[in-house]
Amino acid sequence: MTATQRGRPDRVLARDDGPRIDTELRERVLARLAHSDQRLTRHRERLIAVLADAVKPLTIPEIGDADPELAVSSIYRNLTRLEELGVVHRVVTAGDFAHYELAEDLTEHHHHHIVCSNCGAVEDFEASMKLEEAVREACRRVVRRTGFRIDRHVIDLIGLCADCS
Amino acid sequence: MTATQRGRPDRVLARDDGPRIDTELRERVLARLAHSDQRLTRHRERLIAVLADAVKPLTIPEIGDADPELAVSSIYRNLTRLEELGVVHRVVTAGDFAHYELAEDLTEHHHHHIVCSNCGAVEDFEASMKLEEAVREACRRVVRRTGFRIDRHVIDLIGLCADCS
DNA sequence: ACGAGGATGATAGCCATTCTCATCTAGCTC
DNA sequence: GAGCTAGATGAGAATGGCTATCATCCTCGT
Repeated sequence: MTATQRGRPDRVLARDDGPRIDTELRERVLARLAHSDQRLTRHRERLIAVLADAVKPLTIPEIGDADPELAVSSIYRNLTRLEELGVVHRVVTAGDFAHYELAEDLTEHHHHHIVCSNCGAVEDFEASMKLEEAVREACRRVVRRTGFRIDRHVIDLIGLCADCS
Repeated sequence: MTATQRGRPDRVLARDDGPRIDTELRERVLARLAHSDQRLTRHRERLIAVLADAVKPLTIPEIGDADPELAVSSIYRNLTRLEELGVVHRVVTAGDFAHYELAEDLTEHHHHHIVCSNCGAVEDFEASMKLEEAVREACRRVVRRTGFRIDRHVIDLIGLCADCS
């Protein structure tokens, strides 16, 4: 058995193939990974590319469908690690799967979610100035009254999506 | 073997013992159960009593600790059924367990949550008029733009609780 | 090129939640 | 009250999303 026959003989893609993310996003991600001596591997870049292309938070199966080269166990591991580093964010719903999206401070697109209480599907929406200001006020009040340190806020509008209603 | 020796010889409580909920709450719960031909059993009443006494949403282990007479499988089954009927509400967090609370329209106490992103602990807080009004506006906008039917909203302030920070 | 430590991925394991089913109970009719 | 029926209970098994394991691979600095 020769070296070229060993392992993955079915690989078709060239070594440096696969989706790429845009330069600015790449810079920011690299900066955060560097904090913990983590690498921006080809798989991680493709994972982030899938999330960057999506218009809504994705489940693990959806990510796997979008790029079948990515192994499920690695998707889980990388999402967990990237969340610790603040690169992605886990969106918790009542559905079977968790949803993931790029962190807001990477995309500079502050938004909130519309969630289907039946199937767990998630869409994005942007809040008004008035709403955001009112939330900041609430945070200040809560910080004063309780021992909590508030990092961020979630506003979910919950109902039934077009398919479920 | 006499009839009194049969089964559960270790039962100490009298047949109609156990926590009771107040009359008004009981009326409202009965009304919703009646919609689906469901009974307000002794166990269900005690389960609701535990939630009514709590000042924050509880996990299943917390409910079991509060009233050890309640079997875990029955707690799960009853919470699921009571949620379908709109009597209780499941609060989803990043923690290991789901949290449950009485539905807001039973307690007439509209509120939101402060969630610890580390341990999943939940506390309540009340939003300002301005915040609630801004959310209603957002709902109207979303309903116009998407196919969603919005039933309710969630505002979570997320950070670290006193213990975790 | 080479060594070392991080990354990968198939698989096994974990555990909150749900399902199963034998038993019990509440409410009905007689 | 006795008997009946459909709903409720609860111990344990099963499910399934997620995590841990570990042998192998890859990347980067030397």
